[in-house]
Amino acid sequence: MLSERKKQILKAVVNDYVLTAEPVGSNALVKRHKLDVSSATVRNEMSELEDLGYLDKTHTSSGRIPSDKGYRAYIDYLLEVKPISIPEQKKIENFFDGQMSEVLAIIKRSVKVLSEQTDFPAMMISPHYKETSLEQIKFLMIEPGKILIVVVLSPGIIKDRLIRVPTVLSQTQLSIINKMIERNLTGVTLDQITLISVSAAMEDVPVPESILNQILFEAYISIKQAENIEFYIEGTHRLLSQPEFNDVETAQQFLQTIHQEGLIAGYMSEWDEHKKMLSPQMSESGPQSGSDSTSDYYLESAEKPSYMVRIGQEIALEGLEDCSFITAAYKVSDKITGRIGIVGPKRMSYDKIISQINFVNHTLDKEISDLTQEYDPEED
Amino acid sequence: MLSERKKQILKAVVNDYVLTAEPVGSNALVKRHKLDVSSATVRNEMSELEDLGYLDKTHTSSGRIPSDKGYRAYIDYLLEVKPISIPEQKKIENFFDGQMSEVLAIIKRSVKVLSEQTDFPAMMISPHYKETSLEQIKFLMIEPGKILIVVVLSPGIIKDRLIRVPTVLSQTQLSIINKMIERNLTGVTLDQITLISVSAAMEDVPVPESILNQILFEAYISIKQAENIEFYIEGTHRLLSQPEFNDVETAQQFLQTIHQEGLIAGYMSEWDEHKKMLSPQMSESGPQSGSDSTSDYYLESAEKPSYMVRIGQEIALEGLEDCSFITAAYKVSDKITGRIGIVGPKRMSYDKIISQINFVNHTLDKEISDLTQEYDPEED
DNA sequence: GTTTAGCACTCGAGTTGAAAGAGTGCTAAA
DNA sequence: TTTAGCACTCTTTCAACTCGAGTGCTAAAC
Repeated sequence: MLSERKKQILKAVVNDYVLTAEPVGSNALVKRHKLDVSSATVRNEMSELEDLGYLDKTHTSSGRIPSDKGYRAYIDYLLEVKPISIPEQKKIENFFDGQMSEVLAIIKRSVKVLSEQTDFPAMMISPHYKETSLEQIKFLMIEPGKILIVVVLSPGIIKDRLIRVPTVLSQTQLSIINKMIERNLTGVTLDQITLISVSAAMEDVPVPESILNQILFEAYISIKQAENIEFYIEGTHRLLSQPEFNDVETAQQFLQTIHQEGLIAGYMSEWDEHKKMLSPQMSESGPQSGSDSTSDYYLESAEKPSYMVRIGQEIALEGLEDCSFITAAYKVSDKITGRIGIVGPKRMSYDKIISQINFVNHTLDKEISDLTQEYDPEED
Repeated sequence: MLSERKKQILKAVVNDYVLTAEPVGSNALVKRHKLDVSSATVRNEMSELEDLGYLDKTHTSSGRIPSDKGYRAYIDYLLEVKPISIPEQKKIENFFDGQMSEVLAIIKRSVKVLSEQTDFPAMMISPHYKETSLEQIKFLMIEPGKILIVVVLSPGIIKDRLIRVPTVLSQTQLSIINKMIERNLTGVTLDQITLISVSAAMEDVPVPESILNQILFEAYISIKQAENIEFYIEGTHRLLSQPEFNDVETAQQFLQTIHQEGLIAGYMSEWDEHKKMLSPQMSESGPQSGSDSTSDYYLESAEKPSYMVRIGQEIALEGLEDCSFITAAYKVSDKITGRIGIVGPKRMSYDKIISQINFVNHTLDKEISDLTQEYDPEED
């Protein structure tokens, strides 16, 4: 374990470096942080911190910058995440006008808010619906030949899709097919639904087989489409204001990687699969001393913050070695979750950003649960 | 009118500058284009072209670059737009897998294709549905308290929206409201529908007024939502590979402007309002000599290309003075159109990009009409 | 009258070298 | 164990300089 002083110095280095983007030297450190030791002592300590792998140098006679290990220690043990101010909370809440009726729309809105609040690119992956069960599937004949297939999942998620069929199909025939499919599939989880299970138990349907098959296929596609994971990123241009992207080459390379179809989506969606394998990432860091309780902070509700930080090399994606992800899991229902978060250079104000993510995520959860819950006349 | 030689030189300057991004000098011009005059002559001609406003200099002893007027002349009179190659056509067509059932999804796909094909940011504005009439509105009770409102517009466009109502509302009551609204509004154009017209003629509905009002309001919102114009841009990061954005400051400023909510959307959506005021923009440019008819080019179908180019100062948006827009109008139905196109620095390969846009737009039109048309059993 | 060769001039881009400054590591004394 | 002192290293900055591409003008050639 690091000595108290080493911790203090590491923390100071990270804080300064995050602020200035310049390697920080022993003199500056003593001055800015009123350490009551000399710069020479700090120098010695820093040298040891470097040997231990917490700090790096850009060249022999430069100041130090945190290494990945340094950042990790900072985040796990030294970070104090404070709630954001009430005006800021209000500001975020105001972004959600309650008009949105789709889960995905609300999540995307959160991404926008997050990006604006942090001035970093923000992103999300849509919820995993695989283990969700199908509640209803409705065939709505819009006009002869056009059918809207509405898929309703158990937590009240609705997806729909328009298909075309031969006009010979009548409303009555459609209803029969609809009822049969529904009887067959209601309550089954999405990942267990196959084309075969959709088609099963279709007996004595007074519809030509080719048309029936087509409808069954479309129904199957509609269901499968509901479990698609979507990735969405917004505000990538904000990165350009970060000094680490002053070089256009770097910026371009980064943006290209980030925009690579499915790359990050796939990577992020893995995280929650082997959730247990990951270290808790939460700082015990007893700062709660600063509990002047200026706010009815959302943590009161016994929620544990659930953010996750991935730093530099911890990100196993080529081209993102110098970046960090900070994400949090939002909840659509107990079983259904997705992730929302930001990307940026490793050098970022972890505390501020984490507190923003925490609150946005909290608000998002609330909005979604408002939406998916039964209507409560006591509201409004 | 410019002399033949001046035209030739202007064209050569634009072509070279587009290629190299360097001011082009008289020597280089003679060499690259095998003009059978000396560089001195070219110099004199260029000097005159500068006096006439077609060319500019970056400093006293530099080569020339095209001015806005130069680009305009180039596009209006000198440009030869050739169809893209058949492999490229195939490539574009393959992007549309026929699986998409939503107009907006198809348009967005086109934007993606366009951006990839041109390596520029591509964008769209969604169709104007204001003058479209409401064909149907359906209330689908998903479960007690949750209703899916489905709005069907005349060319087969479908939008929907989930709302919540008090659970006391029964299926039957809902059907009555639904029928009344439908009787009232079917065939009315969207811009003529007001909250009042939605509420009108509601008599003897066996539903508490507060609930009725709520439903009417939600129905109104759903209809209005259908006419929202959406703007979408993709691939902005591609700009960074353009030398004019080598400077991060410039790039950042541009991207910020571009991402400003509604700015471009508003600007673009104006274009088609005063359509007649705009010059035809089409080169008469008799190049069709190269009609080795290697392709069953889409122009055969008597369509006139409908692209529009806005160059530099012609764009009345602060911060985009050094850019060009190239857009084309796509068609959802005879009356309903939107725009799709790209943005980039003024210096771009107009011919290549225009031909890409033409073809993508053509394909888009086809896809949409396939979708909105009645089902034809002869297909597939 | 038009075209061209020749030449002086201009300006930007790139190179070099010196000086300044920030920071380190080490040594020896406190 | 801490600190002052100092030599050393490396980056950054800036001015001076060179190089080269390109122009504009003049006078001769066609």
